[in-house]
Amino acid sequence: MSHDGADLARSSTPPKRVRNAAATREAILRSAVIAFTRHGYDGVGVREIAQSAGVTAMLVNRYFGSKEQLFTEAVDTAFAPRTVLSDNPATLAGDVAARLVERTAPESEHLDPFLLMLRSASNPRAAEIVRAGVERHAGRYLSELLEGPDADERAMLAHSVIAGFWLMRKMLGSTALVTADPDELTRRLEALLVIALSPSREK
Amino acid sequence: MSHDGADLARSSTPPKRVRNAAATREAILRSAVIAFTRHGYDGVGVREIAQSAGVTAMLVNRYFGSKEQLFTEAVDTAFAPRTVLSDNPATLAGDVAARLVERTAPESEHLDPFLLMLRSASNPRAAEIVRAGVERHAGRYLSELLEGPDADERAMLAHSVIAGFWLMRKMLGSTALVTADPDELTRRLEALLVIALSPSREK
DNA sequence: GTCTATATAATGATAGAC
DNA sequence: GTCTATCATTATATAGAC
Repeated sequence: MSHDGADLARSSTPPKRVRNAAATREAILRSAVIAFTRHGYDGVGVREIAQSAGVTAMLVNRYFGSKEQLFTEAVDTAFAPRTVLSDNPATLAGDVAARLVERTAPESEHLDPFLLMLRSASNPRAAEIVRAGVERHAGRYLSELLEGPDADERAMLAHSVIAGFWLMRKMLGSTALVTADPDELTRRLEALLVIALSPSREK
Repeated sequence: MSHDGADLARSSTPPKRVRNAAATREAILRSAVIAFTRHGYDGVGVREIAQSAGVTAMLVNRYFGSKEQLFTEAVDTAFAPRTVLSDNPATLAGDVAARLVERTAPESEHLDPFLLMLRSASNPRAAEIVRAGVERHAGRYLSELLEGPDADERAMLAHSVIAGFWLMRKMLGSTALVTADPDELTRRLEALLVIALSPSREK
């Protein structure tokens, strides 16, 4: 499929793909993030990921060594950008609540890192990789944003609330949360996040 | 361990197990609850479950039809008893918070239905089965205990908080939550649950 | 009532051709 | 740089012996 003759203009390759290691690696990684987010670590095979990237399964191991190492890079890629976190501490809880309700809506098909986390956490190996990723990115960023004592603890408690909500509303599809009024739900979530993020009153 | 030959004492079968359909079924179901809680729906095979029950994999399908139907019964069995919920609405939040911190402690190996839920939710089929189980048991019980409007929504929001905490502290092993002071953690969780369970102020 | 043996399909990973 | 072909393992589920 391809001739790289210089002057054979007419029959020049309709090249379905450039043979480029870096680009191929990139394509596999992008497919991996999507697939792992949709189906979790155990729920997807390397064949499937490779096919979405337009290559064969072999190249996955060629470029990443193993499924586990591919997952490690995918987690890092997925958690690097901010998704639900805003940068203004004053409006943080409200912003997060609003985006969360929006993204967990039944009609939304948003691919969120929290889904990657929830769907992969049942595998202990994957869970450890995800823990490291969370603490390195979102957790660390949020901790730095918070003032007062126990910033890490409060950040992870907020993550607990967010993750639990993703699980019950989007993954499980809890009837009460799916049919609830979004504005009402947003207010409740905001109240929860305010509590989770606040420094403790007593000591 | 029983020989049922009346007078053939010597050559009677050294029966390693009583051939009893009901008892075998029960044993399989008990093993299934444990295995599914430890490893999730996709994380365990029928062979493994059968072996723990002292039988072969064949009998699982014989008595339950399929792995999926076995899971359905296991979910029902696991969610039937109350685990973290107390029966006094006034002390509910505090009671749940205390038990939760205790059971998610690093040294605890408690097999909680929430673990079964979290570890199986990545499989869509299993997630639907779990959703039905939760709404039928714990969710319904909690809803009836609550007074005021939106009882279902508040109940599921509380479940979100509990599930998220199980995930971040026990499954992921978040450093901040593992090393946090348990009393401090309990106070924060109690505050979160109070908010989750309270009827909304405005409307 | 329970077993052994097997059918069928999928997995992660690798060897070697081009 | 990428492919086809294959290995070894494991999964659920079933057929038929005892």
